[in-house]
Amino acid sequence: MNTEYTFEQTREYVKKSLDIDFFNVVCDPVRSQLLVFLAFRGEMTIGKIAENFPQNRSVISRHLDLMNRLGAITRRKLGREVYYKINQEKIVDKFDTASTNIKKLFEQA
Amino acid sequence: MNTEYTFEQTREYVKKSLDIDFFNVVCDPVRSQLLVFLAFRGEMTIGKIAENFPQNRSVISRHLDLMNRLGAITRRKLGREVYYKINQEKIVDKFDTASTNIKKLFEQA
DNA sequence: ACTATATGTGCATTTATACGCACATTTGCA
DNA sequence: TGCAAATGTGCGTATAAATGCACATATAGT
Repeated sequence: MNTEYTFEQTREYVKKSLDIDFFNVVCDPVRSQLLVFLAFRGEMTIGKIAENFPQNRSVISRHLDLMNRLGAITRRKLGREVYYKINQEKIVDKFDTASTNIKKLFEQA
Repeated sequence: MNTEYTFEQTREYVKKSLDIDFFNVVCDPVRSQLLVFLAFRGEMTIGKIAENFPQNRSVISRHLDLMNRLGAITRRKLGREVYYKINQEKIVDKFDTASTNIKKLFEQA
């Protein structure tokens, strides 16, 4: 067990290796449900998605926008409708990377 | 792509397969840093840990208590001091399980 | 018993986020 | 152009969480 690791190094490790920003967004109660909902139901417009959630459509719109910015889902505009679809590759990759890095961390510590 | 999955099933899946409660706790900015810090530095008392963070000791104490309740770290009392240590097995298991279940979800969808 | 040290906790405050309404904007279509 | 439908956004409110202080509790050592 090494004791030379500083708080700064810790912060750096968290940011780069675990991508807490991504998980922090995805692990929100509503957003995680949106994620799984989209995985189950496939590509869907904001309006249709919102019909399946208790929150106001504008709230769902903002959640989806945030998830899109983080790369958890993708956006496609068709006329006046916006379709959202889950980004499988990205999500799987994030989990795998985080899992790998967590194990690495334990090995080196 | 199947469309018979309901909102309720979605909620159930998130709760049971991804253990959002666990990740929600771990993915907090301060708590994730506490986690990695403990991984780097090993078992440590609350006081010593708090010296390495900008937050008040009482705040750190509460964060650690929450993480302990979720199983991310373990607690050991020695005299008047309380030692916290990271729970490697649990964390690795959570990430692996979530990763596996996310992949399963994508396969069946 | 007395004192010092480590940790726990009540409580008020601050801060961040979620939320929904009303309205703006964009696009489709008659 | 005029109107309806889908989505975006400003803004005030509500909710939840983090934070730090002051003090309570627990334990060690004298």
